[in-house]
Amino acid sequence: MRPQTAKAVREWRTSCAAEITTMVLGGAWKPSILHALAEHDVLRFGELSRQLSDLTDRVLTRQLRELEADGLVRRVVYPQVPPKVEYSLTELGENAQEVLNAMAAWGRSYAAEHDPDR
Amino acid sequence: MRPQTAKAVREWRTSCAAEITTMVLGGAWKPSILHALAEHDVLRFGELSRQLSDLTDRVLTRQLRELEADGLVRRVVYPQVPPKVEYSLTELGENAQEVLNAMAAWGRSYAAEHDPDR
DNA sequence: CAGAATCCATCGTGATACTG
DNA sequence: CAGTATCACGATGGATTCTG
Repeated sequence: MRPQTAKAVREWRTSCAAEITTMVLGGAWKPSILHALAEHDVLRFGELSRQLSDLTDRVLTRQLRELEADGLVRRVVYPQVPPKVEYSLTELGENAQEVLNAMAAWGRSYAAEHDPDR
Repeated sequence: MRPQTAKAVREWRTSCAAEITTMVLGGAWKPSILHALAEHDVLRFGELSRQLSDLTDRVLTRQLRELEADGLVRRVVYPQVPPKVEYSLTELGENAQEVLNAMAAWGRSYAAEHDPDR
């Protein structure tokens, strides 16, 4: 049986490493989140939420937790009131930018072929 | 929701374009299928099914139809008995190899970081 | 040989309301 | 501020059975 989560894939003898990438980066909003973090270096939760105004806090939280679990995002909690949590890219997350750019480039050429009026 | 400024549009397109790629290439078995087709140029349905022995014919059929609808795979039916159907990559599908290789490379480095003993 | 039909389990995503 | 709790829903993925 084929594993479903990125974590499970790590323990699965896979012959296709590209599938690992789609599992880690394939979340609906993960490219956008990683892109925002790459531009601003460090963002608080509220700042991220404002930048990505199309997704609810609930969804943003989950995507961030997954990215953190996969080692792409660093989460720093300051124990104070009101709470303050800062998110930034790890080295692995920064390395992912290269792939994301390659994927974005192909996605654009694909869209141009299928949707020339954009 | 679409962004308002030109800069925001550029960023939106960048991150959004990566999501297009995950939509087209992100199917559970699509990287494997495209890889098999890239290696053998032309494959019949049964040959593909034997190479990708982990998925049922039903699933393989659907993935192939999606790839065909997305313009990555060419499907040629020979009207004869017994039936013969050949699959091969279109030019778009061949172009995708570059991205798939980039994704596979990152996926491997990701796996190495999380699972150094392999 | 190359599928189609049917049905089902799971997962990702999202809306809403609430909180230390 | 930075989340959590709950519920719901549609899209994939898969198992099984059947066919020109």
